[in-house]
Amino acid sequence: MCDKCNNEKYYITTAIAYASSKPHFGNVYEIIMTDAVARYKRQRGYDVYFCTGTDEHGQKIEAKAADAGITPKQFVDGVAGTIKEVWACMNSSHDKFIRTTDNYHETAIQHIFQKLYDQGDIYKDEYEGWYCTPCESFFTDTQLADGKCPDCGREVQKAKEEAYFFKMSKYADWLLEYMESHPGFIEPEARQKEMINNFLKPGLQDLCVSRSNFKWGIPVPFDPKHITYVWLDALCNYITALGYDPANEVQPESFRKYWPCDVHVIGKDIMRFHSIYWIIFLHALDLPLSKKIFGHPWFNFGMDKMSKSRGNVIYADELAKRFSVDGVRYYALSEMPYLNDGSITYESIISRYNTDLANNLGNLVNRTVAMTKKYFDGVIPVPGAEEGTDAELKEACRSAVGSFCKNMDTFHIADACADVFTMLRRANKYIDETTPWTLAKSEETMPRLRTVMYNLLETIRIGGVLLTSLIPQTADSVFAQIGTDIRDFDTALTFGALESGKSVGEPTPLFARIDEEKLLAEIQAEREAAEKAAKEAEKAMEKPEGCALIGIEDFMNVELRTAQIIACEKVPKAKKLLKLQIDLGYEKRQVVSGIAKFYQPEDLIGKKIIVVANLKPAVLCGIESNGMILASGEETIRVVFLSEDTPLGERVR
RNA sequence: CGCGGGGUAGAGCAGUCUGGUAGCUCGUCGGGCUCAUAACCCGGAGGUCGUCAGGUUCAAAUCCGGCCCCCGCAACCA
Repeated sequence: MCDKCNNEKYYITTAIAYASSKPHFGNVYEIIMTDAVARYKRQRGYDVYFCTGTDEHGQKIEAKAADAGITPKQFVDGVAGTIKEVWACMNSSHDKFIRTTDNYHETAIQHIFQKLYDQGDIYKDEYEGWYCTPCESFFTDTQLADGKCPDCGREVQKAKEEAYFFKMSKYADWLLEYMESHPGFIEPEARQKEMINNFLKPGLQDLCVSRSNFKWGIPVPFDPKHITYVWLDALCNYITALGYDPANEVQPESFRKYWPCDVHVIGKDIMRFHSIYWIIFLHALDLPLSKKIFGHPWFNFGMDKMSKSRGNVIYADELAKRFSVDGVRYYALSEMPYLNDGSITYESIISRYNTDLANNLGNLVNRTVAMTKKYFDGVIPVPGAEEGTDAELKEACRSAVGSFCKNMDTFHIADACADVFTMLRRANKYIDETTPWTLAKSEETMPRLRTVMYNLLETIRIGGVLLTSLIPQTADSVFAQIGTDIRDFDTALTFGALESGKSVGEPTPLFARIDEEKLLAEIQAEREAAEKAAKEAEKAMEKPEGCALIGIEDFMNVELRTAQIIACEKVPKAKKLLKLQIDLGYEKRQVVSGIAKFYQPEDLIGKKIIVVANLKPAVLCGIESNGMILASGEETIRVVFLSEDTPLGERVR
């Protein structure tokens, strides 16, 4: 039942965070969850190695650094520092923080690239590849459909830029076979099905593993105008962090000890890269495969995705100022569902905090310690015979510990949290059942009081053991208050490890209750102030990054013409696409446009618009499109409409 | 018919594999207690378990089938 061991190793990792900006609460969930599992495994006796870090290369970082007028290295030094601070603020107990700009990592990546190249898994695409520009994909001769892109059916060109590719196709069958014969390799299970059905069964394309259009990356050793593209660079952190380098004659102790990885904790969005590319890289390097990949869901803010452009970003360290570090940790751990995305609201944070932490846990500890002080002068009493509901309380502890272990072992962290609090709730009930204040009134019932108080303190102690991995600082305070340092996990498995005769500490509230109305009003006020500031900032908004200047002749190469929508319908299988019939006056055409989310087909009929009339035809979801409708916006798209009296077919310039 | 998950009290979820009194947390209403952080404990109200008065069965939230809706992944913004 319980996954107990004797000093077995346990290697656990988070994905490395992209060092382009400060991570928001959604990103921080991963480090909290992984930390909880790592701490739990340590408690169970595992020799844990917990690795996290930052992914610091790439075009985006290069561009951001340029904007800021500093070198990319200076830029990532700053962001990596911020990320380390946030991790520290969340009380992460990682053993290793790797940065992809670390020397040993860069060296090892070059050796890995070389090795894979030497053994023929990486090849340079010079003449055989067909590139579909819109799909940004390369295809071999055999992959083409009638000489055209198998995805979109358009013309393909021979690759203009040379690049290095990894032969994923060579390993696709092997991986499919592996996944199908290893249920539980990816958890939750549904994600494994997604990978098999969406990627492996349709067949893998070779992966481009180099770039030459920007500079900020690890140079390809034998061809320095190319740099290693993100996935080969970033994913390999899991082995380079342990000192792996193919150039080593013997891999270092740490690698031999901890590899293969026991679990990669990652966001569901990068599951594909880990479960497919990473596993194939390992196989190609002839290394043992990681044992498990866990893809956690994301936190949304209310119903919306958290994003800067929506202005609803929440940062973990800011939450911690309001709710304490353990308040934030507990909220993240207890509120995130196993499979589907979770939802953050201030109401639910306050509710979790008050109900579970302040009332159920904090008040239980407080009243129990206070009574021990009052009735026994703070000395933990010696228990007597079992009576009344004692057995029920003990059973509640026993079953909570069992269930907790099962849930932690399977990454059902929220359920594990619930197990602890179910147990604590039983203890609160036990107080009502036994009414210690009544027992204290008569000398005759004092022996019974001793048993009751002992049982309560012991239940709290067991709770403290379980909470150690979830909210470590709070667990420390609990132990200090009940006056014991007996906190080995094994002592939670049986009831009665608490030593009588020792003195409890001072009863100090663990969590001060939060006045919900007051805090919500405060947050509301702050948000309004922030919005006001944002509006003012918007006025002074910097000019967006534009394209290079062009001459009038370049512009005139784009043939814009007025047209009228004469028919419009949804494209059945597509969420975003509308199929439009448009009249240019001199001819009628069919155009497909990705505006289905913003316009009803019937509302568009009769409207006059501008189309790019000389765009090459394309096929979208199997439907031909001959042109493009002008529209503005990214998240919300607005079509550019013309006044009703505009003649059809006129050139626009 | 692309693949997968789901629709159970006002909210969030368990129960479905292995048919047989519909359960938990929060909220709400009422009561109790006084050790404690207006906390804790007990009780009530509130659900035809998406739908087809579908099928199987003595019995369906649970098994089978049709349909509707939501979510994830893929495809897709020309």
